[in-house]
Amino acid sequence: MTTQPPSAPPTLEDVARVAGVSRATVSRVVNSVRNVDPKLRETVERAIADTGYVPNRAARSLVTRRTGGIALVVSEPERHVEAFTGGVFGDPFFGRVVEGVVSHLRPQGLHPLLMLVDSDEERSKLVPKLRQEQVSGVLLISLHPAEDPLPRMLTDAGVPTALFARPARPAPVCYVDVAHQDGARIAADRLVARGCHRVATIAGPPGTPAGQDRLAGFRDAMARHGHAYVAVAEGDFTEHGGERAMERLLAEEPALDGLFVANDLMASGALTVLRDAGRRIPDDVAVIGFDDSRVALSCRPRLTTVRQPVEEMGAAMARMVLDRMADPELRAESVIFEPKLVVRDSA
Amino acid sequence: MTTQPPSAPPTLEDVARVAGVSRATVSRVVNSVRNVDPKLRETVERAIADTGYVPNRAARSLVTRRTGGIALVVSEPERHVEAFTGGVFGDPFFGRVVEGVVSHLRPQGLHPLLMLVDSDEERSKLVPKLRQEQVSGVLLISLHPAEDPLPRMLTDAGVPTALFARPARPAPVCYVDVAHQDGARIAADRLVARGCHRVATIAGPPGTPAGQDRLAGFRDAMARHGHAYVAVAEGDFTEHGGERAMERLLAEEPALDGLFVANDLMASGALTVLRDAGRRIPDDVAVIGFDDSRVALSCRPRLTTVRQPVEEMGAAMARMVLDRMADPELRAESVIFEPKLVVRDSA
DNA sequence: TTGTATGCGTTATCAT
DNA sequence: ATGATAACGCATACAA
Repeated sequence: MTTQPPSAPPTLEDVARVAGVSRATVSRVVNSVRNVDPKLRETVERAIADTGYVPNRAARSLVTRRTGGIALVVSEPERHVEAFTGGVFGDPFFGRVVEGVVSHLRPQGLHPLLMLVDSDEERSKLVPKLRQEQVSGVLLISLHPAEDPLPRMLTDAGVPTALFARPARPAPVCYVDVAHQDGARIAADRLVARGCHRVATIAGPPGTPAGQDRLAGFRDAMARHGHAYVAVAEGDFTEHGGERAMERLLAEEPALDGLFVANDLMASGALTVLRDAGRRIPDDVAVIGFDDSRVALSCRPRLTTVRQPVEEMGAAMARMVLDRMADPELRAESVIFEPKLVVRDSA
Repeated sequence: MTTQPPSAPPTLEDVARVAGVSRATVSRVVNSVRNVDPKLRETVERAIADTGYVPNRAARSLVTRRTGGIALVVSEPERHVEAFTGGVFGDPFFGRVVEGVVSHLRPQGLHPLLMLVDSDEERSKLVPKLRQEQVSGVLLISLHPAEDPLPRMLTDAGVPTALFARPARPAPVCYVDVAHQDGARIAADRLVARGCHRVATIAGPPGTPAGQDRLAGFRDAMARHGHAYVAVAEGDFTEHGGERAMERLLAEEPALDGLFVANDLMASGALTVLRDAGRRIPDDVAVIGFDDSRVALSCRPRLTTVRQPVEEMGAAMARMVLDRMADPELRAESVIFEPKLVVRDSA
């Protein structure tokens, strides 16, 4: 085989000529339509291989009026000016979601389009933009603090959509999430089993479902273990926030011996403060985080934490959307994953 | 405005009817071709706004035979079976590159397609696949240990391409990189300025340009400062590798008081080992990392490190490719970024 | 079972 | 300066 100069790519027509059949037949083979003579099919398949034919998506979606593209869109409230000060993409969480999404999409020969929308104006233009970009399914990661209008707009437009995490307000849209309360309970059980008596928690922002549920779950579980009260300090899911919260907790409950933190990043900050306060971990204070993100491994001691199966969740989102692209009549579905405890050195 | 039922999107034809002109005129307005009466132009523009018209990319690229899509492709040697054990996407580095790429692409109304290729078979199919997916420019992140065939294949196919990091072998292809040697020198200067006398380094894998250059740069700089010899231990850029290397170094040079580590992850591991060995940081041993990744912040003490402007590098890749999509005759270009020292607590 | 013909929404080449 | 009209590559209704 000689090296092809970068000439025009082979078309259906070319394949037809080589195979000595009509375009329609080749098309049938390509799309594996039933009625086609096995002999001819083989001839055509060889011709396809010989020519290196690959269907032209543009032409295809132009005629079918179906696009088949998938977008991974990240919706942010408002990007603060310049500076790459750790945007969404910098968050390791994002990478794990991508990992899962890609793992499910790639075997189908699909590749997601990466879109970021960080203003209300862009949000309002998203649906037309999706049409333009040939995408007909959306995996949405919303970092919108309050109620993101996107899920509503997308479902109204009939675009199969799956959300990462339960939407702030109930809506008829697919989503994946982790059983936050169960995760918190697992942490509570562990602390109690270790013999902790004075237990506290650093909670996430009360405005977020994750923040609320993890706190509620922890309180419930502790109550069931007989602990009517647990000290609570709120953090903002950042490391620094965790440090500040830990300081407050230490002031309120100096004798605490068990701590549940609503995410690993804050737990990492808490660890530092505890150590600086002379507490040995886990001997003086047992600490459990949430997420099982990378920091859990670089903390010292390494963090015992409640693992969120983020990759599996990403893959599930992809599946949901694909299912609904195939059958738009499917109802909105939610898949809640069970978290599990990853025991390391901090508890 | 009443809610549109999800009917067929408006076409050029629709706009033309509303504006009372021909398709051709609308097309001219949309593509801002000169010859068009200002009055008509305005009429058409209003019609476009009224109808909410958005050009159909498929139809457009079908006729122009230009696609204009951009892909961010990650090339891996071979994905090890199942398990989401921190693939490329989980690496925080990836997120930062994406951040930079998106920051440059989005203002142009472009969104990258995310593609992963992790086998030679897939690599060989990539170029046709790109055609199919309508992409005409590639941002390539190669994790191929040896020589990745992709840059060659892409340039042969005439696809504008930019690499993240210098290719293992010289090739006529665009790339961005950081001045590794300069970065290593900056670290050396800092250690010497602090008065370190017994200096060692944990190097990256000798097979990688980054590993080689950072080591060479560090040795050179130390030599210029009069230190003929520095103890070296090789790591594999992982935290665990950093721990092992640190142990070896401690055995060889127990009195060391200064350490340069070729990346933050290994530095984090080294920190742990040093602390366990009773060394105070930075008083007993000053430690400097490389990258300024997230771990640099969650380490204790927080890591002084050589910052790679990854986001800017990603943006530069995007610019290079866009430039070459506009003018394919442009020569291959390289942009080397200057790293800078970020001083925190470890040195 | 196979081939022929039509049209998807655009741009581009012609006339006008 | 503007309007017909012919492709672009493909799927599909229809004819054979």
